[in-house]
Formats: sequence, C-alpha cells, structure tokens
Amino acid sequence: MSGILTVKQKLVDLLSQAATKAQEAGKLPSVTLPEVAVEHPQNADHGDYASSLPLKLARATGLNPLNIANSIVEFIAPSPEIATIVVAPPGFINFTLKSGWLTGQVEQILAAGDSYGNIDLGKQSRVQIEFVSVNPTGPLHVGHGRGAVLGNTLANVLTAAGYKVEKEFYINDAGSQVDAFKRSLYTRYQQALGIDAEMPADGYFGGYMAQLAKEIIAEEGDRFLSLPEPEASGQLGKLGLTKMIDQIRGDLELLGVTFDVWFTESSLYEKGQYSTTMSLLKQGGYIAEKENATWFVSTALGEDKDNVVVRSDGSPTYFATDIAYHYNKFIERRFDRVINIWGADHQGHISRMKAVVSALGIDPERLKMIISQMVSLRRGGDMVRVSKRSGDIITLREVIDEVGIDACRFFFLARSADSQMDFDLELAKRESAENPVYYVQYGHARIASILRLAKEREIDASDGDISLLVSEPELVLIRKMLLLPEVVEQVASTLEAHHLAYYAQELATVFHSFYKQCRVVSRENGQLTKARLKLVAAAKLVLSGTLHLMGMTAPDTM
RNA sequence: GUCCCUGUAGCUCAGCUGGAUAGAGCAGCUGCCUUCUAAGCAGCGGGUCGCAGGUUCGAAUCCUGCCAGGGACGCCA
Repeated sequence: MSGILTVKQKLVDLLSQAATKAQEAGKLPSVTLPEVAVEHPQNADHGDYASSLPLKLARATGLNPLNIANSIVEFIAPSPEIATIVVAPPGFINFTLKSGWLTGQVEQILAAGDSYGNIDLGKQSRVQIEFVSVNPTGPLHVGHGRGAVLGNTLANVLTAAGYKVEKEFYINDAGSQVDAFKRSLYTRYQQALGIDAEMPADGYFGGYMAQLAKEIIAEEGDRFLSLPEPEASGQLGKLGLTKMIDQIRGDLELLGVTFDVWFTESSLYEKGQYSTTMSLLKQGGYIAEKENATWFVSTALGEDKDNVVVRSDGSPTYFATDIAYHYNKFIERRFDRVINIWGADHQGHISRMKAVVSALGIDPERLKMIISQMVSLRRGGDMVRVSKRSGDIITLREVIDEVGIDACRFFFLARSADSQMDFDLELAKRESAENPVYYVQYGHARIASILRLAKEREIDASDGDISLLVSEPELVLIRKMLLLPEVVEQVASTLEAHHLAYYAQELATVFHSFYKQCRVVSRENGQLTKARLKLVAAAKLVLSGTLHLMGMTAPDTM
C-alpha cells in the first residue's frame, strides 16, 4: 500500500485529534487523554472499527460516556475511508468503511505488489535477533526447530515492519560442554581404531558421535593417535565441532532458516570483550570475590542471588561470556534492540541478564527474551525421549523428512511460543491432508488456477473496473486482505508470530467462500470478469505474502 | 520453598493494551460437484473461560489466594 499508515492507525490519529479539538472548544474537560484504542468489533453490525475512548474518558471526567462520544464525533475530520460514524451505547464510537474506498484498495494492493503489507513501524532502527544458538555438541531436535522457525519468521515480519534486522547464531565453542564433546569424540575415535578407551562420565553417548569419529577416520586416518592426549582431543574436537556446525547449518537451511552472522563464543576472548566487560563491572562495583570465586553481585540489583562469573579454577562461566557477548551487541555493534529466543530451560537466565545489562548502563527495555516452550515428541500414545546425551533422539531432520517443510513450519507457528506443544509424528503424517497448511495453500492454488484460465482465454484485465465489486463476498474478502499490515504491526510489536498463522487461515476461509459464491471467469459478463480478476490477483499477492512471511511456499498447483 | 509458562467446546488451540451476544480447526450430524481444483462450501449440535475472592460502568483478560500440569532454581550451557 502506498499509504504506510494502516486504517487503524489513521483512526487512532483522527480520534485523538478530535478529542483534543473538543477539549480546546470547551466541550470536553481538559484531562490527559488515555491511549486511544481502536479495535475490530466482534459483531459485524457494529461496523469495521470501534473505539471505547469515551468510556475511558468517562472515568476521568465523571461525564456520561454517550455525551462524550457525541462531543468527540462532532470534531472528527472527514476522511475518504469512512462512510459512517455512529455512537452506540454504552459509549462506543463505531466506524464503517466506505465500500467505494474498500474496492479502491484492490488497485492499491496491486500497485504495491510484493511490498504490500510492509509498514514503517521500525523506522529502519537496527534489531538483532539471535536464535537457535544450540551447543554444537549434537544434532538439532524438534525443540530447536520451533525456535528456528519462530526466529526466522519474526525476522521476516520485523523486516516487513521497517526494521533493519540481523539474524545471528551464537556458537558456544568454548565452554565445558564443548570440552566434554571433545573428550567424547576422542574416545570414540580411539575405540573405532581398536584402542580400549572409556567414555567420560559427562560425555555424549549418542550414536552420532561414533559415526562422526568414523567419518573423521575416513578423511584423516589415524594421525591423531600419534599426538599427546590433550592436543589430540583438542584438534580432533575442533574438527568435530566444525563438522557438527556444518550439519546444524544444513538442517536449518533445509527448514528454510538462514543466518547473517555466525558468532563464536571463543572470539570474545580473542578480541578482548571478555576482559573489557569484567573490568567495567568491577569499576561499577558489581563484582565480589568470595569462596575462591568471582561473583556478579546481582542481589544489588534486586535479584534473588549472586552469580558466579569466574570459577575458583579461574575459568569463566557461561554467564560471564554471555555478559561480554551482550556488551558486544549493544556497545560495540550498537544494535537499537536485541531479541534472544531461548528454550524453556533458560528461563532463569532472563532476569540476571537483564540485571547485568542495566549494570553495563544499557536500558534493559532494549533487550527482549522470548522463551519458546518445550516440544514433546510423540508417536501415537508413546512419548519419545529427546536427551542428547543418552543418544535416543529423533533429529529435526528426521521430523522434516516425515512431515515436510511447510507443514512443519506452519505447525510450529500455529501456537503461541508460551504454550508447550506435543508433536505427534503419527498424527502429523496420518492427517497431513487435513493440516490447515493445505487449506491455506489450496486457496492459493485455486487463485492460480483462475488466473491460468484467464490467460488461456486471453483475457486482459488491466482495464477492469473495480467499482463493480459490490457483492458481500467480495467486500468481505477485501476487508480481510486489508488486515495484513495490521497483522504485521501486531506481530512486530508483540513478537508473537502465531497471529500470522491464524490470519492466513482466516484469509483462506474468506477466499474459499468467495470462490464458491462468485464465479470469476465468466463468458456472460466480461466487465465483471475483469474486475474480479483484479480482485483475485490482489488476493494472490496477499495470500502469498502471508505464506512467505511464514517461510512457506505458495504453490500454484496442488 | 522461590521463580517462569500453561489451564477456554469431546480433542488441539485463538481471544490483540479490560469492552458490546466467548471464537476457529479437528471429531460428530445435515445438505451441496454440468461451468475457474470438493485438499472446498453452507448449516446444526457442543461452554460453570481450573476454583474462590477483589478492583469497576464493564473481567476469559487486571490483582490476591488456592488447585492441577510442565519447566527453572549448578563454580552446566
């Protein structure tokens, strides 16, 4: 749409201007205006948009809400979109859109093309979104897939909402879990070469480790055996990590998830952010030595307890490097906002990260953590365990192979990140034809089919007159199409991606209903055919745009 | 014990910053294919919004307490 403002935003502006004018004219007491809310009424009889502003003002002024409503309506400036403004008890102001304006939007959508739905909420401010960031000690499982799809989709939506977005994967290549990975790999390597070696107690027992060892032997031979132990497991481990990361990257690409930056934890030591941050915190008085270790005094910032940053053996904790990492994000790379998507097991990490960020003098509001809740795998009634260490895992890749990319993405996006989900592999496979994803994509395929027929009959719709679109199913479809920018705004400001999946279904529903009731390509009425061809071409843009935001394909045939 | 998430139709879930008669899909039951894809459409039935208080013109939504399920509380990440 050429106008970047959504209708909703425009109404918000009109209302607050009107209320201010009413105050200036003495028709309303000069109280501070509450935040003006405009919403879609549940009941269509109440119009397209409604505001409860008068009801909110009634509390502050003590006046009758209906009188307030009338006073405000009197000052609402005329606008090309609006047909009627009605005051309704107990004190709502209801707006109905002009049908001529509605149909006119079809041309606007066609003119906007692929950029329809884009808004300017972000004003090109810089947002970094970090997600997945799994330890490269094993293959990805479904839970990681959920975070990956969520992060990737949010990045798409934030970009559409006018932010400059960078997607980042943080590689934990320096901690003790990576150390355990290296020792485990070395053991498997020795064992594969016939040497009696024992797995470390904290090791990774999954079958992929033995396979990784074999792969390395096939490529590099037994040369690591001649090295002394720490060097051998170090070099071998580094090789193994690289392979593991490549595999993770490949699995994510399979899901359509890519990153702009792969950031390594180890670089925080090489480039000095770690020591810089520690001295900053020390200067701020947030560091204390006790029990032979170094602590971040989060209790000074209202936290329940302090946290160790440097262990008694002198090695920094994960928390310490994460502090340095966020210093790098905010101070060195100067992102306006930083979003981290974490698994449910990181929930306890949120408040101390917020605390430490404010200790570094950064407004914690600029840092947003999203917790994506657990995904349990199921085969029918049986739970499938997904412990990386035990080795009994179903990988993300296996799930994608079984269910398909589009269904997988839609499934992850169709529920709020806050709620846990059961992923039933049998159900996903057995009912794949009934999955809402096919319902939505089928709508797109039907539109493509209509456009194919029009092309076969060599119909040129470019001079179609959209003012002929006056029937109810047509207007219902257009109204729904106009919501895409609002959905983009909602997802971008709440960081809740599931609204997109629901919108996609609603859009498909109104299209299918239109399709049933309104024949598009008709031999009887050439003018109406052309007008409707424009409408479905616009609907195709909106539907495919929505699917693409979700990282899904919009098939022309099914 | 403390903290986080969840509890809405038989099932899976929406319900936006408090708003008008609480919604969708699946499952069940009725109808609808001579014409652009029936992976579709139209309709019916189905609710103590976990429980109890509170806040107010108004609560599924906010507050308090309780119950239930899951998760986190480490010098792991």
